[in-house]
Amino acid sequence: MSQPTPLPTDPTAFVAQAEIASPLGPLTALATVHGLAGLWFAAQAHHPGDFDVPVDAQHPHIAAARNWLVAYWSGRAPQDIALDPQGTPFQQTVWRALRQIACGHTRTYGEIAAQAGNPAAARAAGAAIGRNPLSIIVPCHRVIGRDGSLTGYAGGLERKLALLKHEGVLLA
Amino acid sequence: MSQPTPLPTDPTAFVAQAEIASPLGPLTALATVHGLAGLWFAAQAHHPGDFDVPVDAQHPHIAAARNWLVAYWSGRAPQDIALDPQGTPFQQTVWRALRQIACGHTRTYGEIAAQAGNPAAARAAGAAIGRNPLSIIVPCHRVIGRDGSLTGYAGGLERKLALLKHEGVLLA
DNA sequence: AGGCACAGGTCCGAAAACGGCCAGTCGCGG
DNA sequence: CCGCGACTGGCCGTTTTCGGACCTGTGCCT
Repeated sequence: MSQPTPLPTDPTAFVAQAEIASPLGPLTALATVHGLAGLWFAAQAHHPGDFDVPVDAQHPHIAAARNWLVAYWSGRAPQDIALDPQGTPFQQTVWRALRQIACGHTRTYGEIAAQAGNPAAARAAGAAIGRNPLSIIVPCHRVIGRDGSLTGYAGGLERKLALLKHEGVLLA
Repeated sequence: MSQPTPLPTDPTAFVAQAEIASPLGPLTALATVHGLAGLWFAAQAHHPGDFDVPVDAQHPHIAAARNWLVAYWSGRAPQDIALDPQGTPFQQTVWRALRQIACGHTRTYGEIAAQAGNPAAARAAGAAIGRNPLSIIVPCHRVIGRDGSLTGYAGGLERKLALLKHEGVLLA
């Protein structure tokens, strides 16, 4: 982050936002110059609120997100897109682990914690997963409790259930 | 302030005093040849005590102060009058900043300090505000803490509250 | 001269509180 | 003898809260 000469604009600053419709309700998308930084359901938990960022539905990163979602909802495999979520090192590690869960599969919070380097940090992993800024694309909905319970979802448990159902996961 | 030839009488000397009634209790007014120099509540903090100065309720500067107060209490906008408060350069700067706070508005001690030239001197500003010799007319009661607390008033917090209420300020 | 007390505000480190967890117990009713 | 639910206690990163340290001009005290 420390440059020899300070850049005129913060590379982590948000540059564009837009609303994207979805079968589970409208989503708010947010982008930096590096990629997609946020994708929240309206009024979901930990929603950062409104941003003072220009609305630009045609921005490349936001258009890429829209295409990703179209493919996802139609059942096709979406192409990888550039992501740039902002968070602590631990959170980044957890979110990276989430992306390795294949569609149709699930993991437990403990497994994610172990993959993040600390098997005992299941609870901390749960907190980090709850702050995931990239709903659906970073599949935090594929993480469930050790006993198979859904346990929680920032966008509401009914959305978590709908997403897993759409991915063909059968629950006990 | 420095004259080529010293005047026979000190231009900063007090020339008249009088008592003025008010809804919040009697006020003691004090004047120099240049303007109103003091306006204290009876027995307020930092009250300089009794003066060996002739009582003259008809003195122009004191009469002007009485008119100013009548207008203020009746809710009308008082006309500017000649003021001549005695203090250090820093205090003068602070008191000048106070006069720029419009009726019905408030500032924080830090803002006043910044306006006086040193944003770090909030505490010093508080001390200077506490020594304001011109109660009500120089509106030191419009300065509150950063968190919205009243924090203090030489004439008593209940008077500070009453003044702000009279000016239509609503507090959290 | 030097020290201290204020009508405040900011910064920083420590400590406590808070979760989208998990394993171990205990006490039930089959 | 199981299986289930409720409770307990430890675990961990993040967030919030809290208490000092420092800053600043001036009057008053030693």
